[in-house]
Amino acid sequence: MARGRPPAHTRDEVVAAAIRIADAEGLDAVTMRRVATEIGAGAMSLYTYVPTRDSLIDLMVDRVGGTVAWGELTGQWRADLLAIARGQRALMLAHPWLPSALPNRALTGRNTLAYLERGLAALAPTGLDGPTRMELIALVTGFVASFVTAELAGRTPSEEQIAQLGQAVASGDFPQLATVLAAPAGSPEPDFERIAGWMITGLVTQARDHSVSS
Amino acid sequence: MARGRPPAHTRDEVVAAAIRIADAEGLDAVTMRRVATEIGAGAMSLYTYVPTRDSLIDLMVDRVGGTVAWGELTGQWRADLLAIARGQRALMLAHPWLPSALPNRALTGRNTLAYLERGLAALAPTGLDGPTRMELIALVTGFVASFVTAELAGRTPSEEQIAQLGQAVASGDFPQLATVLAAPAGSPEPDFERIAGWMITGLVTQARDHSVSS
DNA sequence: CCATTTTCCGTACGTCGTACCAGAAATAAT
DNA sequence: ATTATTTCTGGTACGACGTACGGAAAATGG
Repeated sequence: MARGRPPAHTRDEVVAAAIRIADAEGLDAVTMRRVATEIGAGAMSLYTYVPTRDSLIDLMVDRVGGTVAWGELTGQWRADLLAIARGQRALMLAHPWLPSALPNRALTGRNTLAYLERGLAALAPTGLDGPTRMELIALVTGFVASFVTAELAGRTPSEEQIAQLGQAVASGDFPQLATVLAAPAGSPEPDFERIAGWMITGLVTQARDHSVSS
Repeated sequence: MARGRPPAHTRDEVVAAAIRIADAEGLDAVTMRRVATEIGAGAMSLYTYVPTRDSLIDLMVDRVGGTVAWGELTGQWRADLLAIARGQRALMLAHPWLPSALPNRALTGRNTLAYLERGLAALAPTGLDGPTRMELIALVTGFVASFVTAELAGRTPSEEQIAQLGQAVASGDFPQLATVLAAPAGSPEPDFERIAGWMITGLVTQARDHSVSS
């Protein structure tokens, strides 16, 4: 049946290796040569399974998107949307390269589409129209990506940054900023649940108030 | 007074040239060699004015941030925040590389800090605490970046994407998505003013409801 | 005129994505 | 069994990239 030399690997094996590398060393470490070495192949052999590096990253995004075990929708949009946001955050914390990989990417993978489908279904009870629901999903996704990025980056404010901020504050040109930065060290961290809750309730409430339908 | 060979260019000239290139050809076209050619210098001469390519991009971001002519704050947070969002959107539409340059960047430039300062001041009348106001500003900025990215990308949905989407829809596994995508061609585009308005009002309203102070 | 300081920039190294293509390994046809 | 056909393998190579290095060039202070 299958003519020609049989493949020594699979596309999935390649994508899995790439994800393993990205998780451990960041997205920049995902080079064709590095991934090839990881699975014990020559660099050029990868092109049998994947057309370009960029499409490999697309596949990585879609693959990790399939690892989230979504439960059933409850029919209560607030809870359902919050659960989606929570799942996304967990995913991004597990794969820190994900937020930086998301922008400028074609969202055509099955898992990604399934994610959109789920978001649309969760928002169905709001009675909002399709495009608006789409926009709200994008908004929530964008928020989670921003939050997680800040969460991950915030752990290591570089010395250079601190120095520059200190200088700026000392100049007296930024009084508001000075007050905020002067907050006590043990200040309360921004809480994901709290802010995600505001965001979702606020957005949907406003959207419904201004919408024509019920 | 000034010993040594005098510089043939200035840092500002370098940054301006880089912005010109990015505006016309995208951020990827901003290479050290290309920028050097643009100002009529050798590639390595740039390192007199800028330590690395990455810092050059930092400077680009801060420079375009200084080109927005902000008016006076009115003291009405809703209008002020919306004006800020509007200004950011105009900036990003004028410099399409900006949304993609923003993530993972140190926000230490004077103009960037001035932007934060302005946002904090605009939110002062809400009575919200510093960290919460910071978070809201980040949220609004993230929203605008997402929106503009979608706005710019949406103009050119590639054939490949359309084909894949069509196939996915035809599979019948994504009924919600199918409905949304089947919307008439002349469907109403997501309106920035409308959604930004929801976002701001919704967020702040929620944040105040759940806050301890007034 | 010369020492000193600063900028200029050609050359070069290591890295990247990936085009090309000869060899290897399988099946199908004879 | 031999040969033809198809497919995957991976070495070599090309044209980018950022940037380290270091000599040449151009200014000033003595």
